[in-house]
Amino acid sequence: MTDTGKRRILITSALPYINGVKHLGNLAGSMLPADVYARVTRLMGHEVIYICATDEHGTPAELAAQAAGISVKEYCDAQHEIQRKAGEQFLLSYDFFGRSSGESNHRLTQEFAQVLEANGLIEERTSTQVYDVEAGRFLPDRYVEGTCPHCGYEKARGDQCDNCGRLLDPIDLIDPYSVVSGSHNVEPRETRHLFLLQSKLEDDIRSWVEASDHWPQLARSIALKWLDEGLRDRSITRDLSWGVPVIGADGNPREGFENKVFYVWFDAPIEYIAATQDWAEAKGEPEAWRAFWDTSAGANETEYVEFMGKDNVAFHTVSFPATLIGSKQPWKLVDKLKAFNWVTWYGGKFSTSQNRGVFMDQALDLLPTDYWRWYLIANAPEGSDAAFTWEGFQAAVNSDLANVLGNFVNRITRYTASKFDGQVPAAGTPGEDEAWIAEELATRLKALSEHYGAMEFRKAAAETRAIWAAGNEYLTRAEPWVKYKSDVDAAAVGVRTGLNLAAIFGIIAQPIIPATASRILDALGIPEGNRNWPDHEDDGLLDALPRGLAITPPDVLFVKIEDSQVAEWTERFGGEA
RNA sequence: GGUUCGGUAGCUCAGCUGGUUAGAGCGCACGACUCAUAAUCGUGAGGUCGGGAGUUCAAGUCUCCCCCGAACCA
Repeated sequence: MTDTGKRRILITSALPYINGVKHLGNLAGSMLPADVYARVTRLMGHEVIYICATDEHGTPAELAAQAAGISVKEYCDAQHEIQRKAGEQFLLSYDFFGRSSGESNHRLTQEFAQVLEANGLIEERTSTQVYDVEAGRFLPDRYVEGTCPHCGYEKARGDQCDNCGRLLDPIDLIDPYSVVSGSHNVEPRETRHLFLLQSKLEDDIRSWVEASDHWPQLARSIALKWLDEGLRDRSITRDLSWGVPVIGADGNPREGFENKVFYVWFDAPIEYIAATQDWAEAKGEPEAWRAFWDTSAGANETEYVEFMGKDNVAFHTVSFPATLIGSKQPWKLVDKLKAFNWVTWYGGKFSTSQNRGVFMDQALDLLPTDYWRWYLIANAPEGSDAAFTWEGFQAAVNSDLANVLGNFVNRITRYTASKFDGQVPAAGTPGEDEAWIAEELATRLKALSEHYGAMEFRKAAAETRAIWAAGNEYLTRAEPWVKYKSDVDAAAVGVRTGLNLAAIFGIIAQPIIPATASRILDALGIPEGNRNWPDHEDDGLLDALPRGLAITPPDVLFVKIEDSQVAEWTERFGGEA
């Protein structure tokens, strides 16, 4: 933190995998909260970049492309565009949305591998893997099926038997066949791979983990558990064609690795850096990324915050740091991380194949983005898995957004239009009621900022709502419509205060519901430059709007969700399973 | 199987290092008001804090056992 209190913050959210539009659970568990955090910290005046990208390598992408009858490149191009657009429509304020298949990530991944090898942390090892003669390719464990040697189950996967739950080695399967080609013409073959010697980094990683505060207990215990069990050396290459090629010191394909690429989990996190480089490049300041990643160039003053689902914690606390630490180069390591649980769907999981749950594109066909953003943040899966239910969604939208916020803005602006000529009234002197709301506001704004600072999103949403609700209570106390009959000036104070409250409500709504927030602030004629995060100690908050300023009542901000819609959507999206 | 996290009002959840009559939102009942999207404001009902044992002057809050749910195990 600098003297002015202005911080430099790097935010990343776990990279969504390339195969298709993400569902609301994915959104709620990393991209959306990261966006809210990025927005609020920007409003607070910090220097912030929010980086994300599609994770494009690996077998699933290859197979999906094959199924679609197009090249992997074409497949990824199309899917990336779809995801980019979905993010844009959800108003995810990425400073850059990159691609792990990009040139910068290839280069950087190869550089990391070479540096790690030079540091004695990579070695070649031979292992035996199942080869699909028909398809002419090696098969990842889970793409081999066969009869379980333990229980006789006939459709056991190569990594684990779904019937008896035992972990398997695909070589042990009886009568194995390829899931890719369906062929039984498979055989074990020897293949060489590069291994990252994480075991040698164990002490370094442990001391880094132990020194890291600002980690939630969950992240810490996962990382320590891995360390306690002993870090295993990990294969960082795969027998695939789609990915980052393995090269030798001369830049040519490494001998014996001509048909291999780096494992997706090795190159994907590196894309955080590569995407930041691409951001800098696009910005016309090619070195600007260093302030975020190079601790010898200012990144030691950067705060790095990662958002992810809980399944990704180990990779972000151990695997990726192993790459960075092992390089012995001055890379920035994560400072704070926020891990989320899952959003569940009527007791089960979201599932593409079973048509359970709502996906990002479908959601926006039903309702505007702010409705979803609000619900998903107010019910973020922070402490544990959170259930998505249509009824809960309807209640949150109708009550919090339509009734509490929307109606407040509506009632005060319309009253202003009908009784005060559509202008912020100038007359009258604040009294008891104004003192009450000022006090209320000071307390709650402080709490709100603290919740955001702690990345407590549910609490931030609840506090935001409480502030909106306090506005309604204020109007009940001040009752300008009653005072108007006997003392127009007294009514004017209430209306002026109410309009200023509406402005504050719009400002604090920006992180979560940016689209509606803009509509409110536009209606009140508040210029872009005056929409920054409010200071709870500022006693001028309730008289900030220029007196006489013309305002325009906005159209209804939120249309309520009808029971009939809930019934229809439940039917259509396979709810109450 | 191992590990971790949960099980608190009808529903969704807060409850920091143990300490006044266990809280919020939604829903429900009643009342008030009428500027407003039948919105808003107020009041109230409702919980032996999963079960059992223990530690303590005192336990949702600590310990042990059991039941249920979820996640992770590269």
